[in-house]
Amino acid sequence: MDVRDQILAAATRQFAQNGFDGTTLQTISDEVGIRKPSLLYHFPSKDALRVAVHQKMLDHWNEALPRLLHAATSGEGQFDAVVSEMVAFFTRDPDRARLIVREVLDRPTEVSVLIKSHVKPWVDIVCNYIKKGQERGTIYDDVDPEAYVVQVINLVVASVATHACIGELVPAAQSGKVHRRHIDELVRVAKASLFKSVAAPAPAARARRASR
Amino acid sequence: MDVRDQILAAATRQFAQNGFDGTTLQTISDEVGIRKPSLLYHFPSKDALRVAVHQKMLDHWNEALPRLLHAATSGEGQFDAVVSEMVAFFTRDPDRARLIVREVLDRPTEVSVLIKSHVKPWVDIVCNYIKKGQERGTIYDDVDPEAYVVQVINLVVASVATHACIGELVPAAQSGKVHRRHIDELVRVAKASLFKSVAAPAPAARARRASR
DNA sequence: CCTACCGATCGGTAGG
DNA sequence: CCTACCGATCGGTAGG
Repeated sequence: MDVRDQILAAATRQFAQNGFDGTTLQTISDEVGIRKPSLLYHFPSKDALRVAVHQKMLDHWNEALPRLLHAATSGEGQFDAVVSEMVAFFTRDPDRARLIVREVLDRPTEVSVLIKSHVKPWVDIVCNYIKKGQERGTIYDDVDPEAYVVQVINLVVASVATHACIGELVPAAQSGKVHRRHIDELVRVAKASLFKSVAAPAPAARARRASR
Repeated sequence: MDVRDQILAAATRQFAQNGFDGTTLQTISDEVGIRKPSLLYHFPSKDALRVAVHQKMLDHWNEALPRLLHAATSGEGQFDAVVSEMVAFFTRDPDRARLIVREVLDRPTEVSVLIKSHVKPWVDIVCNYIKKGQERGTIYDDVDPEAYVVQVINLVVASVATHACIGELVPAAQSGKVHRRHIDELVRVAKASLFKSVAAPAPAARARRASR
C-alpha cells in the first residue's frame, strides 16, 4: 500500500475514533511511521486531509448504491437488499458510521448541502417505491415516505456508530457475531413498520422464542 | 443566575456544538464574561467541568424518568407516555442529545458502565412490560424486547441530535413546527413495529394523505 | 521524505 | 474574581 493510502487509512481511523479536533497530525504521522512535515507534503493541510478522507468514503458509497438499487426489482426483496447492503456497508467498517455522525455534529450546514446533492436523489427513488406500494396496498397508508426513509437511514448509521457502547445492553445470544440480535431487530422494526403483510417470523426470532 | 450555572450552561452549549476537544476554556469564559483563571476557580480543570456538565444532565434525566414511568399504567398509553416524554426531553434542548452522542463516540467504555448502572434498570422495566404484552397477545411475538428498546432509544436520541442537519431532507408540511413530520413518523415506526393492533391513523397522517 | 524551527494557542498556576 | 505568566503542543513553513 502506498504512503498516501496509509495516511488516509490512519486519518480515517483516528478521525472516527477521536474526532477531527481530537486528532493531531503528529499521531497520524506516528501511526504511518513518517514525520509530520512529510505528511504535509502529501496533504497541504489538516483540513485538506479531512476533505480527502470524506471524499474517499463518498466514492465508496456512490459506487455501492446504484449497484444494489438496480440489483433487486421485486417488492419486498428490493427493500431487504437496500437495508441489508446499507447495514453491510457500515458494519464492514464501523468507523464509516462514526465518521458520518461526527461530521453531521461538527459541520451540520456543510453536510446538509452535501446530503441534498448526493443522497436526496436516492431517497426520492426509494420514496417513489414506497408510494407505489401504498397504491398497490402492500405498504401501510400512514407511512410518511420521506420521513420514513430518513429515519431508517438515521437508525442504521446511528446503530452501527454507537454499537460498541450501547450494544452491551443487549448481550449476545450465543458466541460468534455479537450484534446479530441488534441488527436483526433493526431490520425487523424497519420492515414491520412499512409492510402490511407480516411474514412468518425469521428463523432467528423463532429460535429466540423457543429458548424462553 | 449565579456564575457557576452560567459556566455550566455555556459549557453545555459549546461541548454539544463543537465537541469537548473543539471547545476551549477561553471561549467558555468569553461567553460568560469572565477571565479564564476565574473559570478555573469554579471548576478545577476542563475535565472536571465536563463531568459536571454530564452530571447535571444525568440528574435531570433521573428526575424525569421515574415520574413518567409511573404516571401511565394502561397498555398503549404507557408506551406513548414514555416515548413522548423522551422526545420532549431531548427536543426541549437538542444539545442534550448531541452531548450524549458525542460522549458515546468519544468515551465509549466510560459511557458503557454508566449506561449499565443508570439506564439498564429502566430498560428492564420496559422489557418486562413488552414481554407481558407478548403473553397477552397485544405485542408482536417476534419483537426482541431488549434489542427493541435499545433501538428506540437510539432512534430518538440520534434523530434529535442530527435533526438540524438531516431534517432538511424532510421539508415542513406547513409553517410552524418544522420537525413535526419527522417526530410523528418516528413515533409511528416505534409503535407500528411493536403493537399488533393498528389503530386508526393519526390526524396528521390523514391530513397528509388528503393533500396528495 | 527529512531536520530545524515558528507563532499561536492550549490547559493550568502563582499570587494577590 | 483578576493580572501575569508557564511549559507543552498545536498546525504549518523553510530549506534541503
